[in-house]
Amino acid sequence: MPELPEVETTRRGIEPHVAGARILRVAVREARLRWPVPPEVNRAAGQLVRRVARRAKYLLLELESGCLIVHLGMSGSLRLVAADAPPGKHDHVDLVLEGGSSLRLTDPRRFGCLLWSDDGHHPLLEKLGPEPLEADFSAGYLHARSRGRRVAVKHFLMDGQVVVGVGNIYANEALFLAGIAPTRPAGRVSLARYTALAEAVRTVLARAIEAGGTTLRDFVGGDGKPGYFAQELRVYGRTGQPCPRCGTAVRGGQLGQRSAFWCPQCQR
DNA sequence: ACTGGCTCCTGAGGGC
DNA sequence: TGCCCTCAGGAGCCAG
Repeated sequence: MPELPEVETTRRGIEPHVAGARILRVAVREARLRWPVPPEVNRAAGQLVRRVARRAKYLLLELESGCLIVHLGMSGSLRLVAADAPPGKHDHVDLVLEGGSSLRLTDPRRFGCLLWSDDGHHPLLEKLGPEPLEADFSAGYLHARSRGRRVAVKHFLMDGQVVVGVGNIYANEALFLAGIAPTRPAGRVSLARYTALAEAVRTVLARAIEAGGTTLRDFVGGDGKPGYFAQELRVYGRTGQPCPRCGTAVRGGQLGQRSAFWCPQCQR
């Protein structure tokens, strides 16, 4: 599933081909995504793509006037295809480009979205927290934001208003690296330990981006297959297997609505 | 202001 | 071989 590294990998993959290209038309075959694809996306027709930006897990195709907002949800992908390539069952939208190619949005589970903004602003983007790889994401920030919060630190870390782009896999991995139990209340984590956590988040995400994401390398074959970074996962999906640090069996369980994995020995 | 739970959807994987 | 069941997961939204 696309997490921030996968989205960034997608952005880097498409930008060279899309930036500077002209969108001839927008072909919507299935408008029923997370939110219905609004008719305003047709305003993209005839426009040049200035650049492909990213905010959180949203990809922003900035046009001469207005902006297409794409979220890949759980199972989405955005790929360049030949414009005459026959669309598959889950190929919901094509941005048909001048020159014979299309940027094709595929999303079997339809948790993703394609939206329009006239001015680059959108309610979905307004309340987002800092980018984890930017300077305003720091231990001090996490510490300050978490005071008085009783939610589990894992849930806190996955809250897009706190910090964007940390999905379930990377939250589990970062907490392991930082030695913090996922169940610990966010407000009961010290500044020193948030220092370790902020560093761990950066490390995990940067590594995953280098590896091309956890899932993207195999994305062509279908959804959800592990990619290169999956080989580096230390606790995620490893219930019962030995902790790579101390050998204790990794525990797995539900925390909130999400699966959690941690070493009961190393993480407190 | 917080918190926890629900929801969308479909492919994968397990059990039989 | 095939059917049925359960599960996973991003993140907005809502109720308490």
